Amino acid sequence: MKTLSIKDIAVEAGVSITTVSFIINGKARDKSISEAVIKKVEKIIAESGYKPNQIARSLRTGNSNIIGLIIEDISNSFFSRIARLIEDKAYKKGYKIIYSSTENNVEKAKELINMFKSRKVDGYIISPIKGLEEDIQQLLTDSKPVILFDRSLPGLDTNYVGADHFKATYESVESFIKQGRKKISLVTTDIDVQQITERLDGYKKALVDYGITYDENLVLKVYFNQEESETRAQMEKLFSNVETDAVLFATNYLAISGLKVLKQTKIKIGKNLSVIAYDDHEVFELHTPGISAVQQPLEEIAEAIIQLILRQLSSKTKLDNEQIVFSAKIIQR
Amino acid sequence: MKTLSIKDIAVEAGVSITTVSFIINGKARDKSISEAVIKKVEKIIAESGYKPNQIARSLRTGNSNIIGLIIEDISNSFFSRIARLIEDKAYKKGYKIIYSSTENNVEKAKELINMFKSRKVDGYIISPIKGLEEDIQQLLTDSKPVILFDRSLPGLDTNYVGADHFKATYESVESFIKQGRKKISLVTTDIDVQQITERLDGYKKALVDYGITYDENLVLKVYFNQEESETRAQMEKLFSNVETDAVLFATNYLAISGLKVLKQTKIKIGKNLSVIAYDDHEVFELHTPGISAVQQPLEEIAEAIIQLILRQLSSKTKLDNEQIVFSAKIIQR
DNA sequence: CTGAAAGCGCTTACAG
DNA sequence: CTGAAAGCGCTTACAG
Repeated sequence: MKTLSIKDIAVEAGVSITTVSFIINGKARDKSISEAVIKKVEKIIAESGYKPNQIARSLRTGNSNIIGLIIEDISNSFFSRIARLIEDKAYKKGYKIIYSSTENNVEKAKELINMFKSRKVDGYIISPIKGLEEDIQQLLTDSKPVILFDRSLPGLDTNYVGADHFKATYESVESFIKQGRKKISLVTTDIDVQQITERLDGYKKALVDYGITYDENLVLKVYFNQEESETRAQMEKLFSNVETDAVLFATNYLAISGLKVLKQTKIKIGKNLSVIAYDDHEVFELHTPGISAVQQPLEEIAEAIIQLILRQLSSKTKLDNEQIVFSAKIIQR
Repeated sequence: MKTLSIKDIAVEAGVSITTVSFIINGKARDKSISEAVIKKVEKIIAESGYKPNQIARSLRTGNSNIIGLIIEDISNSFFSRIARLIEDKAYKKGYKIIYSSTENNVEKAKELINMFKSRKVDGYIISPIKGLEEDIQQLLTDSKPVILFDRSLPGLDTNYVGADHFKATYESVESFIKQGRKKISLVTTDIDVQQITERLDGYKKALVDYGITYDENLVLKVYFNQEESETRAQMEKLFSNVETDAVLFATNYLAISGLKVLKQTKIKIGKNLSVIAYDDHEVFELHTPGISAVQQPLEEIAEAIIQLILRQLSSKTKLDNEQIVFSAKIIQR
């Protein structure tokens, strides 16, 4: 069975394809098509199961009702949850989401943007990485709606939705200090993105404010692409060599690796060592003992992103950029 | 800056768009375009940053180099990991993946298939649900490559890649019995999909084979869409009312809810109660004590799926359908 | 060795 | 109240 085209419908209804097109697109009343014709054509469409070819429509109109979502890694629960929420919300407004992971690889990210461009997506939601500045600037120059989230990119004037990472790590360290901890370690990654440096800055600032000198030896920067075994070895070293009494993990996957390491040692979490993980995860609630975590308001973040992009998509004029920053909560367990 | 078209390149190079098209598509040698022209055109393309409009290409050729992936829920780690693996592998072969979640909602799933159809995706990878039989049959009739995974749909003759769920739960129960457990409970969902019923069947058969009578009261079927609090209440009842000494969870999210419930009780996992979870999850490794889990070979499943679909995409003739079933492993912790 | 032209399936300015 | 026709940016059979 060949798929139907608008022409088939027009022929069957005995009208022009123009008329059919107006009806499909809800412009029939505008164009004062007679009720009788509308009814007849709608009936034929419903009975035949005809669906307009979106490719042809996109080629003609230049847009697609698709929003491109570019994230770091779909298998990280922070991103998969955000993706799911955004997908749900966009879907209700008639937009589809296509998403893909950059894996912090600039080349892959550029290709993704190009792919989305050549597919004529209507807007972009991007969790960006360094090296993408030009490509994103180009999208802005082409006046495509762009929302950055989780982290922004210095030097780009865009919409942004995220959490206050600085404040969250500041308060995490503060809570360690109030528990009487002195040797507070930070395990983070080497990737040079804003939300990671903010987390480091919050950590440093809190130490200084509470009169603790910043000690480089207490900070472990893990390479993003290294094997987990290597990461574990580095953590083992960190935990054994110094009398660390608290550790803040800057990402949930680092915290998970860290907990695996700690499980092998005699270190008692909560007793010898306080732990906070950045970005909550089911592991932390179920862990014995429970692991405290920084919880970003995922639902609110997703909602803000989708509201922002929808507003831009439906606006004819260029809107002012907005920066929306939510506070993260520390869940004490 | 207007985006460039093939015409712009042709004008600039002083050749026809036909020639440019041949060069872009690597048919230049075939069509015996002179080396000089090839060089010149390639240079202009590289310098201008021209990218062919994929929409126009799709409209013309009828395909898109896109594979549609339809899964149950991207925020479930089983699916997000599979998605990530498939994405990686497809990407290396020049295919892009677009994916979306059905949430076990037939209407949404049908719409997704329609959306993918109207976007002219080249092939479909689907983790199906009941009620999709006709839509999938239609894809097959249109001779689109379709790979079902995780579960097949009775009555459809398609390619399928999955794990032997029956065997996995059979062996799980067997391992309980060998530990001396007698009152073995199953917590599963009410969704009527093949991989879930197979898990129930394996459970039943193992009991029978070992001379234990099947007791309905030991089986809890949780509604897919119910609140987690409700699920927890049901589990509490199950765990308290009977002298259950082992529990097999048919999905990882049920196991996670169950562990939360058990954490509140004085039941000692491993001592009073043996636990196995279906589909591994980071939670289980880190849990104290470790939770045994059925581990499907994700990497092999993803590889098989992608091999199958690529073979079909590149074949001119209709290939025989293949059913590939992997054994799952029980990880004892 | 290369090009003119048809056509993929739509939308829309224009005409009547 | 309705339709003929141009055009979105490609690919490819055909012709020379």
